[in-house]
Amino acid sequence: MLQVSYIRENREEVLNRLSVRNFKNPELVDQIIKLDDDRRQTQTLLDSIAAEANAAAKKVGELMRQGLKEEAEAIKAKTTSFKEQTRTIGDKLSAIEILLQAELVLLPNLPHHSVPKGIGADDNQVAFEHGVIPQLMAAALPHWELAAKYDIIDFELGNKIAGAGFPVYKGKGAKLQRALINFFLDNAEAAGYREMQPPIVVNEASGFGTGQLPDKEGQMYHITGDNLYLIPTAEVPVTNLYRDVILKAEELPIKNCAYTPCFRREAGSYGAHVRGLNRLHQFDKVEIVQVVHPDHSYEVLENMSNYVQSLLQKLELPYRVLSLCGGDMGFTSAKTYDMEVWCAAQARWLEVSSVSNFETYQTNRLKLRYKSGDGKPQLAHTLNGSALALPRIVASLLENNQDDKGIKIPAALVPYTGFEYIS
RNA sequence: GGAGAGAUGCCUGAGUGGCCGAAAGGAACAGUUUGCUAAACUGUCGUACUGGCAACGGUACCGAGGGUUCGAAUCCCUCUCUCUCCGCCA
Repeated sequence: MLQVSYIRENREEVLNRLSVRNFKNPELVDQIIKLDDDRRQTQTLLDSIAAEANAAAKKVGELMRQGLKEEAEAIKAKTTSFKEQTRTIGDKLSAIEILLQAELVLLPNLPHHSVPKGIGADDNQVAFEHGVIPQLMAAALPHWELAAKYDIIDFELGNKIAGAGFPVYKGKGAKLQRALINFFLDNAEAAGYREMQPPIVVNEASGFGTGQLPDKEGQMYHITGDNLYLIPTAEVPVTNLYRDVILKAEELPIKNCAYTPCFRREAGSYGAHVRGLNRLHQFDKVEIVQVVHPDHSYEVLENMSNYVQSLLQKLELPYRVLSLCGGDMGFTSAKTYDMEVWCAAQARWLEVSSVSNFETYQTNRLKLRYKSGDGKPQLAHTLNGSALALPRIVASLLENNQDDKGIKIPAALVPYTGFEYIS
């Protein structure tokens, strides 16, 4: 959520940067400023009436103590009108505040100056490419067929016990999952991230804090009996650890990582491109999250991007880095890099990580601030990224590394799997 | 699941209708002093909104929401959460 004060003071800039996103509703900006004017006026009025009422009440108290009953009663009689007024104006104020809030959450984050203007995925810029596109043998198979051939991932069995999008990993397939999780966690720890193991259900306040609620409610699994949500990403619990927190400046940066299963209903996304591991309702992911001083967040974004790339390099996967254009970025992001790996049998790039700087967009909702010396609390910046999400990594490992003997495990992973081949 | 207790500032904790934005202690920070990995003393020490160039004011917040009252941390109602005991159990 953007700060109203920023919008007021930088109206032109806000409009310019929203246009980078191809934002359809720029008149919202002026509506918000207008509403905030109303809010201020109403607030001032309410405050002055409350001040009068407080003074009168205090006077009554004094008079009572002095035993001047009649004079006290006289003032009491006068104060009754305050009550009515405070109620009316107070109601008006909260109505304005609700409206203002409702409009404010409709404004996406402002893209950073380096974000290219654009409408959709076609306008994203390829910032970097790495690795060699493998040439597969003629009999090469897509990963869902390889998974069946080597009996390592069973989609049918998952259908039976849960439903589509809940695969069962078997034997070396299961062990490969475990190996990847440990590989990612060990690397994150070596890069200075502190491992956290958060709950995989969250309450409503947490869903609001990171922006899943109220609007993206349909994307999360909801446990109605206890009003909890299954997390769509570890970003939600790990970032919410710092909701309503004022940190000391010297506590920054905070670098956390977490492995969790992630649950996504993916309502409405079905079709040819979601076969096999391409899109699941439940998947495993290691997430990295940082809370940083605003002066360093873009430097940190590059670090995080490089870190994610280092993982892909160790896994010897060909990948590219996209600098997302304004129109393709997530609502809450100021700048995002997507990492895509090449899936040789499907012959397509698959997104395996998304690294974003949210600047103050999340922290304004979370009320996550830092304080240096005797200064006022300031909103911190948050960033996060997948490092990494497993299914598509597995998909590309299977497809890219297949040969006539089986699936070759990259050397960096062998200490974790304990085997070199799936055959 | 049954029974009970509780929720106050960074922490502990006092406060049962006006003198309470809130005692006291601790922690933290700044300073003074004693010549030293420490003590003593002094001071500072919540957040948000809002008015003002500023100095300096106003308002709100004692888990959340409502109510009673001229006036609520304090009384009433609802909700949420936490803790203890019993039951069940990994």
